[in-house]
Amino acid sequence: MDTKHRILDEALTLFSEKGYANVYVNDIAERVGIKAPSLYKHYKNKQAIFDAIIDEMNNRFMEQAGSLNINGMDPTKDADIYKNMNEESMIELGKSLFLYYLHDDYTKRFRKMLTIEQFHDKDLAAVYQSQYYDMPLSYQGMLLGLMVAQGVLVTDNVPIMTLHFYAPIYLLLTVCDREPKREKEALKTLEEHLRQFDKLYGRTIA
Amino acid sequence: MDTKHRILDEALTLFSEKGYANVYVNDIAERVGIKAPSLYKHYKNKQAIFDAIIDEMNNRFMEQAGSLNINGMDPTKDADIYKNMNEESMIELGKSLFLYYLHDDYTKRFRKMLTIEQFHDKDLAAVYQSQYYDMPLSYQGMLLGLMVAQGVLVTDNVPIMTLHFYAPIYLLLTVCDREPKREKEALKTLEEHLRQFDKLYGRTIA
DNA sequence: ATTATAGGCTAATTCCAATTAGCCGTCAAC
DNA sequence: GTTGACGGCTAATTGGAATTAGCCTATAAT
Repeated sequence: MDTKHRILDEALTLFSEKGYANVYVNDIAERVGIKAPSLYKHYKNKQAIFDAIIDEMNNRFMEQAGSLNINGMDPTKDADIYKNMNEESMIELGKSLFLYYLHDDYTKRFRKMLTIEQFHDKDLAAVYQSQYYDMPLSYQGMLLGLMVAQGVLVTDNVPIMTLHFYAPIYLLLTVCDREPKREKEALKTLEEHLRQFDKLYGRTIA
Repeated sequence: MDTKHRILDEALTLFSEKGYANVYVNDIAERVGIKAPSLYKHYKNKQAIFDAIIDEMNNRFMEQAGSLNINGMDPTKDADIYKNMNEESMIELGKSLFLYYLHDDYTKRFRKMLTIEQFHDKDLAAVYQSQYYDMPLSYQGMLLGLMVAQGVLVTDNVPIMTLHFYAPIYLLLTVCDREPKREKEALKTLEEHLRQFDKLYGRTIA
């Protein structure tokens, strides 16, 4: 990886642990293995490093959203994927979603950084809102909606069902971010949540 | 309010908006209406102001927990309160809980500050965990458990039911903290959540 | 071969925020 | 009515972090 990119990587790690203001350009440089003034050959100043991280993340999101849309909007693929959805595969969906968010290194660091910095300006708040509220609800809402269409789940209010699916996942995620030792406990809770969710919304009534 | 206390108050406001590191003792002093060096007549240094806020909050929590226990553990009072619990009063419970958390000035500022500073040290993480995960789940679990005992709600897993009750409330709260303009929307979602919760767990099966 | 550029370094410089020093008025207690 | 503590002020001082200046090497293009 070239220096320019390693700077972003190390900076993100530090920002996610201590927050922008508590990270010194010196710290970043040290991690990268260069001296602080050399950073300025790559970025105009400290703020520019932060901005570059946000930019990069936006790009990743774009790509991701793009690929999801292709999947999500193509009816032929969806039919195949969700036709024979059952309890177990729904639980797998929830778990893999959780574990991806939890362990994907980049995602995790970015989420923590955003958590710390979210009140600094409107833009960051908006990014957070989009990433951890609007997009998950709309994307998962689409998936769950498909399951409703398939008769796997039953409800007259998909958005709220989606909230019931996602909100516990989100809450458990924040718990693990704060204290990774609670991960095992959280996973157990997650599993129970998903089973209960399935009981509540599953076609058990039929 | 005496100066010593006004300092804490203004500091909390600022910390909750910008985070500890981005608030200058100067800012605090200005708000209080004194000069920065005068702050040091009341607190040893900036960190001591922060610590005093945490202390004060801990005290409040103690009191609160104490009073809640008296209510919560006294079987005579509970019976009266939850005997004729119905859908509407359960929804009122959820809404008032949400609105209290959302609008109580002290609570709100403290929550935002804790959100920003939670990764700074173990202690703060623990406070957050306790305040926004463990305690709400155990306290609300007790209330909802009583309702189950009364036959108002039905489940074989009270903790998960409680998670289903609380997690959406928590999520919506973080949304409003970030963008207060979404409060109206959040309130609507909250109401739907509670109605749906009641449908799912209410004695509709009987 | 020359030269320009990229990217590193050391040694300033600059700025700014936290804190200290030291002075002063007020007021309550003796 | 003197005194001491409380709480305020102005004017340093300190210390540290960001950034700039200016130099050097390697390498890639002309």
